[in-house]
Amino acid sequence: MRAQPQSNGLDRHPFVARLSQLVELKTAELKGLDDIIDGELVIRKRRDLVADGYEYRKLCFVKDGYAVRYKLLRNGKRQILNVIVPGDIVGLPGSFYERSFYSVTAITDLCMNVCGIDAYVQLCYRHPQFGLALSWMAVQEAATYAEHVIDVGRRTPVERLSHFLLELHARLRAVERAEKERFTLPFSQEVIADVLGLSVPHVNRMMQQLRGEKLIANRDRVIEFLDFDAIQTLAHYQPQALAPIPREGRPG
Amino acid sequence: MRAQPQSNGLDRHPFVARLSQLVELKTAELKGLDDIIDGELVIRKRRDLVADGYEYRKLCFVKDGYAVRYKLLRNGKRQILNVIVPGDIVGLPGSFYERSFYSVTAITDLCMNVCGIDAYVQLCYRHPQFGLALSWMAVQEAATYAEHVIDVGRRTPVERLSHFLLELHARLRAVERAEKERFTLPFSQEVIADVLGLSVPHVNRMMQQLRGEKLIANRDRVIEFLDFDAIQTLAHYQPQALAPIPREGRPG
DNA sequence: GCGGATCATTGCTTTAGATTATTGAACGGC
DNA sequence: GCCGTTCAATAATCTAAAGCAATGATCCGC
Repeated sequence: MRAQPQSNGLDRHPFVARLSQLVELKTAELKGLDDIIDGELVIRKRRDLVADGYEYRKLCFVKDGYAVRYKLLRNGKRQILNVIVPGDIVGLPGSFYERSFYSVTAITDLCMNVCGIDAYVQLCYRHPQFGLALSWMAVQEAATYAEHVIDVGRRTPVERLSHFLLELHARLRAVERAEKERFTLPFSQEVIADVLGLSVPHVNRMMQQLRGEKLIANRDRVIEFLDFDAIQTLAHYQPQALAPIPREGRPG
Repeated sequence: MRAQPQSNGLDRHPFVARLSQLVELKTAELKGLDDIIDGELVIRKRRDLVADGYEYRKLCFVKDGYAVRYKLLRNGKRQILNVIVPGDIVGLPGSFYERSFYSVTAITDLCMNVCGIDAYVQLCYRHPQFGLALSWMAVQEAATYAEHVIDVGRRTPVERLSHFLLELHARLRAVERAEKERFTLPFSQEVIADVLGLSVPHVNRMMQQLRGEKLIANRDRVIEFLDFDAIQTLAHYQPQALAPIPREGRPG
């Protein structure tokens, strides 16, 4: 979090790491991205970053920390739409829609790099791959939501929990925040309950069930997968590979 | 569905109608889109257009008809991810991911215009607004999914059904397939049940409840909203306005 | 005009999971 | 070192919605 002269340190940024998996970025393009970064934003744990119903014309590239997108219903219930991990973008709907339709709150201290949406759009006009990359990432986000719909719609509670753990693990792995078959859960059971549309006691029971069936072991929040195949089958989980973005010039 | 010489009739295409709401399209750009259209694809009612797990490197712009994205679970349950209406794009994840992670099936006869994903990407390099438009639409799709997550996660069955009806009505209005407070439901209660994660009898009962509370009236599949405000409140529904895509040239 | 398919409606039983409440453990600040 | 907060664990009751089953209604082709 120390200021780095002449650069926002994008080269080691988890967002760039994810972009690089989609399209090979030339130095000039990276420079273009670096140029539009306004600076760094740090939000403390338990604080809201984006408020439901407000305009938010910034893009935030999460460097470190965890957050959730959520929506509060009038009856007091909270549904967490999804979790945000390093490498994710925050602020898309607030920029594309006239106002955000959910809130974002930091679960841990959260460190991000920010730019204005207009600056990013102009970057897309200069380097169209950034616009395409945005589509790719939005599609990826849509895919995560889609799985989430299946979770809460048709999966049983154990299946949901398993699926959540597997997917989170995969996302953390992509940005080097998880080991091969073990990771540290950044979220409380209350958060998980609101992600999965369950009650806290039930999440707890499902954790116990997974432990009882020797599918996972956990000491505090350190989760270890004991039988990867079995839990993947249980969760109907299938890892998805993103196809790369074609470069310019190939005949249409 | 008759062949139109020299043009795919894109000017009156609901997809173009939606694009035009996002960004003003110049003649040359429209021509560019028209040029990459391979032709027309008609899929008959009850047939699959995309199969779960297969590669699908095409984009289909729905001209007429209705379809659903769905996923079959091993336990025989089906979750419908969302419904597809005229003006929607089919095929994004199949193009962006290495394989599609869901199936698409036609509910009514379905008429679409098709192009290859590579051709579209090349179009984006020539006219970056198409790439941006794709992001916008993907974000819109993500937003629909997000609401769907809230539906199945935290809304009560009546709320879900109300929300579904309202959202569908709004989407149909955007492409002139619905009147101000009335529309024809293109889907059976079985389809709706699989969208909302409910059983068919329960969907039926919830319809009755809405009728009983004088929120809607329906004769067969023609739905009429009797008290728009009340049902919107019940459903926690808030219409969302998409911000337009900025044109090139404004200072970043 | 008949017969099959599709879809809507209704009743009954059963159970999964919410709700509520309480205890216990771990952590962090002063 | 103590106290307050936060989170995990566990038990009891109760209700909402699933599951199952059967009947009507409507539309279609022949």
